[in-house]
Amino acid sequence: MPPTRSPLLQGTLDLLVLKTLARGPRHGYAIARWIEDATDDALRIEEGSLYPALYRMERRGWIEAAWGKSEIGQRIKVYSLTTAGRAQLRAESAQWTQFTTAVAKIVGQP
Amino acid sequence: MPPTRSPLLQGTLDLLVLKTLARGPRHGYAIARWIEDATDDALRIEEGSLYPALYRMERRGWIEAAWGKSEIGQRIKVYSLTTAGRAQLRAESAQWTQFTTAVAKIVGQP
DNA sequence: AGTCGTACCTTGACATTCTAGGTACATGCG
DNA sequence: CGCATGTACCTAGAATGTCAAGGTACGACT
Repeated sequence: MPPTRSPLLQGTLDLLVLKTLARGPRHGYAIARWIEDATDDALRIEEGSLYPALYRMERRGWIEAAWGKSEIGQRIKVYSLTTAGRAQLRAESAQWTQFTTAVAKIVGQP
Repeated sequence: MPPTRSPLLQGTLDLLVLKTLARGPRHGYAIARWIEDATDDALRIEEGSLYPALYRMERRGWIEAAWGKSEIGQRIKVYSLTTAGRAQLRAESAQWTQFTTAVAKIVGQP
């Protein structure tokens, strides 16, 4: 199955990143890899979408960054969830559920 | 519960409209009303989103329009699904299912 | 030496939605 | 009658977010 194309990801990327970081701090590249792995590549996170998204979320105080080093000595920027980020995650989670439930009322019919 | 704000609708509006028209021809305003009613106002369809969307879909050959009159004599533009539209509906339906399934793998965890 | 993979970043194009306006006419109410 | 409200269509411009395509740097492997 090819990865989901088109604008469906819109507005969901934040939720995916927040949820991923809720499992513990990770650096950008690893976040993308983790999401792709966890969904068997059904979701592909482009770097051109990811990095701007991380900036946005940092600016809004949902996540914070710290420079570090990977095991093999590469410089990495490790993001972690803030308290505001955790609240945001709860809000977006609820919104997502509400939205898909509503769509299902239209789409999930014979 | 307030209607879903934010960019989640992105890419889903077409699917919702197609699915609504699959139940039979309807005019633009009625499509919006029907979606809002069927979802208990969880989904709000703005006219500024709807009409451009209808044009798009007509241009792509998924729907076609015919002028008519409402019961009370108002002029209405009635849209109906074309064969291509039916195919598009199937495709977008499948894509939606695939996408939400993938998101659930990330979000639907403890 | 060259390729691949990790890891970061940016620019510009693109698509889509929303805000906020506008027109026209019918109905109901005071 | 005058006015508000609801139906029904339309549009321009702003805002948002994603993506394609580029770039840098360095380590590991061949």
